[in-house]
Amino acid sequence: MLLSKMVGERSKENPSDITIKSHATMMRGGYMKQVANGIYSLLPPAKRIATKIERIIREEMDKIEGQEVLFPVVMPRELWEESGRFDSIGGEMVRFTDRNDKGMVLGMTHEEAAVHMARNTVSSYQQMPFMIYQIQTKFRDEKRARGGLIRVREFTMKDGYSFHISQEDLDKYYDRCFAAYERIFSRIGMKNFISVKADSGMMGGSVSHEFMLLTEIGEDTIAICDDCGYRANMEVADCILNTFDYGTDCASEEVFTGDAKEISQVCEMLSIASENTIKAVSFAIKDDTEKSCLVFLRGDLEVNEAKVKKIVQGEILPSDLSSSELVAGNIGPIGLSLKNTVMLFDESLQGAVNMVCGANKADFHIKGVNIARDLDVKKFVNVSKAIDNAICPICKTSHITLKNGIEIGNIFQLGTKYSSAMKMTVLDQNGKAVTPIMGCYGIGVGRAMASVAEENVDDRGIVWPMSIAPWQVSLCPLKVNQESVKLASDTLYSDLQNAGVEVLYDDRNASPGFKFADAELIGAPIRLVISPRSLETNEVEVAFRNGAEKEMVAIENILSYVQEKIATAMAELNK
RNA sequence: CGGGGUGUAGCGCAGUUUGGUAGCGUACGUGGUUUGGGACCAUGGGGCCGAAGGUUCGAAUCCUUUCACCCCGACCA
Repeated sequence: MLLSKMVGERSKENPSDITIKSHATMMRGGYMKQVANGIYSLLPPAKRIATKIERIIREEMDKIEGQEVLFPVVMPRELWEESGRFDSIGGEMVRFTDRNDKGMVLGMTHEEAAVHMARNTVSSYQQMPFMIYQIQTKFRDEKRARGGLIRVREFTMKDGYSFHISQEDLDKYYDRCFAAYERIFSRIGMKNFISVKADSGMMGGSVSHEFMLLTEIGEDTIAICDDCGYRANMEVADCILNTFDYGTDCASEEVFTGDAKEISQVCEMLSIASENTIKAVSFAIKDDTEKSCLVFLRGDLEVNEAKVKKIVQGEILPSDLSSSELVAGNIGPIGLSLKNTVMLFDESLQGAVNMVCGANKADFHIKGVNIARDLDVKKFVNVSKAIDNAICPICKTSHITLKNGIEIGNIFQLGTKYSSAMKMTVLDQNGKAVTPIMGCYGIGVGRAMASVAEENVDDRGIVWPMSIAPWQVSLCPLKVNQESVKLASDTLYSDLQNAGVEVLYDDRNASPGFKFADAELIGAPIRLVISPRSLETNEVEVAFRNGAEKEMVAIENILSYVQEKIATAMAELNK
């Protein structure tokens, strides 16, 4: 492509209102243009990168017998009513009516469409297992889009759905898909990614893994044990608390605490550690005005809402205590009996003594609480968030650390949630109708691109890996108004193109610094410079975007030299 | 949805306090001189100052309403 004709403007200055470096750099480099909050147009460089990522995904999906299909963006609401998700999904799903007043939705994921496609078209176990996938636009009306392509509302996603007769078969395929995902991320040049155990959230099912790029700007938190390899998303992460000396067990008594409501205030007033307190957190249960939920846990910990959701089997919301008999800031478990309230005691409280909790009346707390002595807890549950530097729940010897990550892909075992809700059956060996077990597998294409950018951004632009670079080569002739330079570079441009090398040809009559700056912003791995100086010795200067040492190569050898460099780089990524 | 911020040329910004015909840098067009790290001179085009109402002889500037975007939080595969 001729750079002089390329649509898009590169700028010297970063956009003022963008905080993520890779995002700002891509905006500055004319990779994309924002159309609305969380909605972007991709310009040629970004579109080329996306296409290459998609190609790699296709190759890996096809290798595990995936069959590419295409589901619609717009679906009738009935399909989503069948699965029950029309009601259970919130405002992220766009709903509208067509001109005949028929309810429609914009696809934000395609389990329903996948089952719709598969049921009645597959009827025998002999056709199973199979996996269908698509690469297509999704729309999710996020409450808060941010971070460029990291979290957007409209995005391209590869989503795949597999169907199996038995759990064993799904397990086997799930592992193959897991391996395919690792290859995809390696091949697009992502370095610092890991897989973690995850919560399956609205997708349903039990087993689920997320692939995470470890980075400071990540919105997710992951617990990692470097020793035994334990890795889990915060939503499901467990830990064993470090031992804590609660002090001497003593009789309980009420103490005046006045306006001290928050744990920190109570601790300060009574000169105790937050570990010596019992925190109470109240939740309302969505769509159930009768019931609510009250969680007690050690004061230094926080409630893990995902874990609570699983126990109460429903969505939870922060509750409004104003109309409740509970005294906000002074809630405690002692002597508390509430109708229609699920009381949960976190494992962190088990065996604790010398604790302080609310007295259920204004201005007072109770100190000297001994959990075993003063409370009759039937069962302790795990509803707290893992904390940094606690003991690993698996190896029980090392400590976990909490790190930030961007979720770049995830895979789920869905079980029969969708196939049974939507009444899909196939005949097994015995001629008996059985409900297939499903798996689903997603990768966000734009997010993968943004993640690689984040990992490879420097002050000059983005150092794209060879496999997804928008162009493999930047051709920068200097002093193009000199006939010899023009001739040599035009010839090299067509030679490279004829050999199938992707070249961005900077045919503009601009100063060297200007050209180099643009080339580095766009980030082709190889930069070729032809100038009167290099032509004196019939050579081309080769510079590498990754900082490797420059080389001078004779013009007659440059084509094979470039091809070999590309092949070597690709082989390295495909390893 | 709550809190904070910003809307003036493609991009980055000044001008708003104190109302008086719309500015700077950069990018873009033309001519010329340049050319190994974002060159220089000359000249030119481009903006209903986010939108709508209002006050005023006169509004980018004051008042009201509204919209959009950004950041933090809540939420989320």
